[in-house]
Amino acid sequence: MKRNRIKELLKSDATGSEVRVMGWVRTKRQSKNVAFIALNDGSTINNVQIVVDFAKIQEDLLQKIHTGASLSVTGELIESQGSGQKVEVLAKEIIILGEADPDEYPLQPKRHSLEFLREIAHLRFRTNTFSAINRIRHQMIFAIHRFFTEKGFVNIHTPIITASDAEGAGEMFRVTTLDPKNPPLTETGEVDWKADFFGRKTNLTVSGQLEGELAAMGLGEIYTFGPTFRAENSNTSRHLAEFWMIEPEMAFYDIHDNMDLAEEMLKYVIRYILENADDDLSFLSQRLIFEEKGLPQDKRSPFELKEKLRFVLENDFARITYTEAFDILRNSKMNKKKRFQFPVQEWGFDMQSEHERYLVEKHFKKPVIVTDYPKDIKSFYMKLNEDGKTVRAMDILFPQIGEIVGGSQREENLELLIRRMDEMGVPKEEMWWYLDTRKFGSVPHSGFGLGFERLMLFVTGMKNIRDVIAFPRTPKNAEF
RNA sequence: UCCCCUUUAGCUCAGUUGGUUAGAGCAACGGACUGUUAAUCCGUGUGUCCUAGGUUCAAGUCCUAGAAGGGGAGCCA
Repeated sequence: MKRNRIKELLKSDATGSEVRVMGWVRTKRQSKNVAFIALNDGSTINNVQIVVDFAKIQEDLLQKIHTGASLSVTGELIESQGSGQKVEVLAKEIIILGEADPDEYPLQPKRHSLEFLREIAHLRFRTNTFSAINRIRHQMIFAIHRFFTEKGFVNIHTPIITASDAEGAGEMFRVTTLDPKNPPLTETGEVDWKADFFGRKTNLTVSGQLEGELAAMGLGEIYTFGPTFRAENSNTSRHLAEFWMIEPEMAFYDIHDNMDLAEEMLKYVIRYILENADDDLSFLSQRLIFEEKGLPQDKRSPFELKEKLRFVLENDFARITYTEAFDILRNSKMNKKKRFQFPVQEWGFDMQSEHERYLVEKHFKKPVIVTDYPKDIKSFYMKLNEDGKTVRAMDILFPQIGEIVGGSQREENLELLIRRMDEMGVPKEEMWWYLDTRKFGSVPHSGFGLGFERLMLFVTGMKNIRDVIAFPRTPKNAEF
């Protein structure tokens, strides 16, 4: 007999028919003549209720069933006499697939802290919160691929291992097969990287952008969606050493086309989740309300989770230049009353988290796109504006999480690009292939990077990035 | 990496100016209960007080160092 997934079963009105469900026990409630088992198979946040009549099922079997055990239950789908559900399964046969000793099984039918669940990351898929997050995560991945597919973009797998040492996007993880205790040395006593596997120094990628640009210079519009690695010793709720990044790169797009695409994409994905993940979103919304119950009003989320998502959908993102942002910040009450930890004084300063949050959460009260940053605080590949002082960069700032997208129009002029590389000390020799795209048939083009887990934070309402990825990699933590 | 906070039962936490056998709620287990919804009621047990030193007649409590976790900052997506 085939297995019925709980998600479909709960929607079914075929009462009277024989069904088989398999899943993990969430709770068992027992009274004199009857017992109830809440069973979950991961297909939905909702459990199916198994009704156990002691006349039909042996009682010693029932004593072996505890929270966490896995069961195969065959029985009749019946209309529920209780009030919590429409249908339930009246068990005819229960097979225990795997027991779970209650003295050892760490998950209990009660609320656990997220910190505790992180320590048992191998089991936290069995919780409501974590299974909801991961079902939504999948829907998001799917929505992103669908959005770009509908737009005619081509997905490119850029390399995980790169030799490029010039991207300037943070500390990198070295990839090597050399013996760390006894590496081959050159005549001058240095490590001889020529003897390494690739015949040169290699690292895990910190960005697929440069390779993405190469692909766009032929395919037109491409995107990457892959793992990215940063060896920064960052210990915050917004950083991972291994995370997933979406990087579209588009030929013939200027900075405005770029912004339009990013805003359209974010809204598409959010709309998709609202339309396709209502059960899980509703659960996460309730979870958030409960979690924030004890907090003072000003520390709570200003919107309910789904309201927040709808708000993003229904409002245009604010678009301002860095210079406008600077004026808003400098003239703000916060700044005049010296309430910022870092006072806003001189044009050219790099905005701190507190400034970004002020713009998004206090001033505009919606997502903000800041463009045309001073060239000195941005990367070498960004296109220089006519003023010679700013570059065509754009950062999208979201409430609570800060920068969610960073992008720019790229410098397509070979001479200007070389000048910027010289100014910023970027080695040109090993990037000959990148420069070639400006040498042969160069075109205006743009792109951006979107931190997938940061988007997950926003959509799920979770506070710590370690709870929106199955197995977080952070400094001093690679247990699972 | 820097600043602040935390670490006591399976989980969440209390533990007074240092003082005898270290507590609560939940979970678990046993029993009761005609259908429960994180059931309810009664009962039972639970400890490397993070680690290593130190001060003291005496340390869960004070001091030093370290580890892990959390919040914030930097770096960034």
